[in-house]
Amino acid sequence: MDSATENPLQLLVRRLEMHQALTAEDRAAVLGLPYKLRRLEAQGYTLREGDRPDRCAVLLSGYAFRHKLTGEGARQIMAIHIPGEALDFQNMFLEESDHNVQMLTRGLIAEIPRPPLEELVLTYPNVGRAVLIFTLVEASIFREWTLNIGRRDSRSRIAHLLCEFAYRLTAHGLTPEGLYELPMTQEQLADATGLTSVHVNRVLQGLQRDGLIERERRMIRFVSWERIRDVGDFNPRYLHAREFHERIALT
Amino acid sequence: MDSATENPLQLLVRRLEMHQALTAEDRAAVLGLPYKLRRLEAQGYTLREGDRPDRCAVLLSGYAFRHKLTGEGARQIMAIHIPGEALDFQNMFLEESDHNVQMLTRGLIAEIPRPPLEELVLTYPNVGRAVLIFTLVEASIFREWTLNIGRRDSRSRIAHLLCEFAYRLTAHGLTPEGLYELPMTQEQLADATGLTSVHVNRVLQGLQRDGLIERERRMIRFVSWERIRDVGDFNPRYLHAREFHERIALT
DNA sequence: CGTACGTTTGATCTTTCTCAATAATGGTGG
DNA sequence: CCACCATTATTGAGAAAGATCAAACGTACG
Repeated sequence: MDSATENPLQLLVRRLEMHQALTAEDRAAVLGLPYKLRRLEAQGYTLREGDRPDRCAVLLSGYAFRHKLTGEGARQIMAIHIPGEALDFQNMFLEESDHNVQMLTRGLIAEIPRPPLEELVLTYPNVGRAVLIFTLVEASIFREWTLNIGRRDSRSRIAHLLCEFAYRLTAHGLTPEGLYELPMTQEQLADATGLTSVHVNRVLQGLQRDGLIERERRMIRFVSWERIRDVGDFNPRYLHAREFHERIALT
Repeated sequence: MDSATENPLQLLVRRLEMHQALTAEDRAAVLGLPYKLRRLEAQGYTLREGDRPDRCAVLLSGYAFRHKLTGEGARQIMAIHIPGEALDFQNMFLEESDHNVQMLTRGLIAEIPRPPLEELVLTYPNVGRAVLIFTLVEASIFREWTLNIGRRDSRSRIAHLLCEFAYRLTAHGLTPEGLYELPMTQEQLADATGLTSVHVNRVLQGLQRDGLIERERRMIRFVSWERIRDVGDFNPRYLHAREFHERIALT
């Protein structure tokens, strides 16, 4: 199995199998889906508010984010996506998208047309269950973000976001423990936490000054996982990745 | 069909049919689910964070809300539920609940045990699709709340919540247009908007002083739907109830 | 090697919070 | 039915977190 010819949807299969066992037949059905590869620059959209979602993008490389805008034009980022994640399950069964999905960095996506994917989800119970669980976990993350933005102060808020991102990257083997690149500007970080970029800058400096993190460009190093976790009030329960809680030494 | 003996799960069937057509067979399968009625007082829990969700409550009467707590004990309310809604689809396929669901007022619920419901969702594609859509719409509401709390000022935030609640009640025929009872204390309103109850009080008075709403106890009357909608930057797209946009004259 | 974008800094301002007290309300037991 | 108590709503004064505005500084990369 030459990796150059490996079906990129393997990445999706692996992701789905994290929450739900699939049979060989299920796997084959997923891998049999038609798809089209597309390379996107930073800021490229995979879906815009108001569009009819007629395809589902799977993020193969690079990072993406979800956001929506107020009538005044203020932006709120509501999720960050890492490679392997399906970007459009959230919209796939709805008539029109209620938010935007955009690339944070340049990257590669596989676009699966909606009809065969919908068909697959409804006819293969294990796949359907996996997709349902995947969307429920995403919803759980939305809830945690609401809590984060509504009820934590700026320092905890940012520490929490740093922890979540580190945890997810590490859990999926995308980065060594405690050191990673945060692929966002401070302005995007502000839009994800309900703050301004000026304040984000000051909070980051504060975390560094207090010896919780080290920064070099966008690389972040956690000096002590326990301490940053406590500052961020981060409890990974809401990620529903129980098996990881042991697999990685973060906790 | 004596209404005293009508199956209370009819309410669930009607709700599911709003987004997905069901056959007579689908309907019969839902109505055939076992359930147990339970009367709950205000503040009664249907589900607690950390519990294994082994049943799904359908709200037959009264109001409920979802919330979670920070490590410091601050509470964030992330959803309000009105009669007819299923309260636990969000957790039903996960191993443990990541948040609490509690009654806002006293009310009646029907509890459906998890195994037959799970079985139903996975074997009847139309029902599965309906449940999936229902959870996706809930997720969309979570996103709008994140935007509301992260990027709108206190006045818009509260006006938005008032609009959403009014819209949903009206769309489901639970209240006449522009007049309804908001079944929450100002403290709960504060926990839903990321504010303090003192500030909520002042904002409500401001909305009243400016002739946008009238209040009497917890009854709210919109003086002008257009004006309150504009203040709250409320666009019902995220509720994905397109057929209502015309059915009710709110817009 | 210059330009656009992102980061950092300082000063000032505003929104919202905090703390504390008072007033209204509704529900309950007698 | 009434008095009492707990909860909720309201008000005021002062404090604080975070926003705003404006400018300077870095740095990637075309």
